Amino acid sequence: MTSRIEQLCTDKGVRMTHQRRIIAQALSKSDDHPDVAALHRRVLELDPHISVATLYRTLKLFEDTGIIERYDFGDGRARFEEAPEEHHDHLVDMETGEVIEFHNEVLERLKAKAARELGYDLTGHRLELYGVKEKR
Amino acid sequence: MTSRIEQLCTDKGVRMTHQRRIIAQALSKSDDHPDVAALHRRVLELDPHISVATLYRTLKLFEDTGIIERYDFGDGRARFEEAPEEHHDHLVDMETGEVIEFHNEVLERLKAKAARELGYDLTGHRLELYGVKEKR
DNA sequence: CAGGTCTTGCGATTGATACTCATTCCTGAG
DNA sequence: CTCAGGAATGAGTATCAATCGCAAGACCTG
Repeated sequence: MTSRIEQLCTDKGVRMTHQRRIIAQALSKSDDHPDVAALHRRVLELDPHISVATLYRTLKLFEDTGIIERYDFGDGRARFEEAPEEHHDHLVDMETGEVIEFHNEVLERLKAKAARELGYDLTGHRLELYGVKEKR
Repeated sequence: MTSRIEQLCTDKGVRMTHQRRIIAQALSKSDDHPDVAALHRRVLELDPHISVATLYRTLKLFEDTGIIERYDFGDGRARFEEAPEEHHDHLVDMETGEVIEFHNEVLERLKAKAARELGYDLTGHRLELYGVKEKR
């Protein structure tokens, strides 16, 4: 099957190669937020000959093309996920490291408003919440 | 004069040494968000014999003690500032790199609320806006 | 001022990411 | 279908921030 990312690539005129296809598949079937190392492991399962260099290059390419999104949860390594249709923020479970996605329309509008009030046009934004499961 | 950070150190029982005093002073007189390199330069002006290793160690110490705060604006190096009395967020000017602080009470409350709705107690959070000066 | 502990400096090391370059792979013109 | 030339790849190396190990030094406490 052709993954959604592969589809996006051809749509955007990105030349499709074997390794890009593999990387696209690995990304498409990931529903978490893998870092480069984890992703490389998954890629190697599909084709054990793909180098990290290519992975890094392809991730940057995909990111520049808007096909995937890069996050940084403060631990020094980048995390990736397929670009979502709708923007969402992340809540990181401080105990398990699990990342939960959420979307809050009010919050979104407020971000843009805050920037406007300072005389800026918002070009990007990043919100992460860090928390622990409410115990009760 | 004794800097505010020095005061905090003694208050919190952090042993004060010469180099820590110097670093505290450099931080106290900075009203921007220097990275380690910039801070080291400022430290060296006060005492040209303080090593980066000590700077890194001291920054971690100060951070763990809640004396300063560490930020990460996505460019791969940490930025520091004296722990503010009141929490604020940052807006980064994408053209100049300038960092503007702002505080928005509604936004703060909304963050906590969003976490609660997901069943979490908020332990930390980070919001950065990236923007360009509104042209008109 | 002796002993033990904390701190420092320095150089080496790590971890993440980017770059280099020789080789191999696509693609589009003929 | 074939081939030339630009693009992509793999492997190794470079870079940059941050950390570590260890020996020497500083600092308390009795």
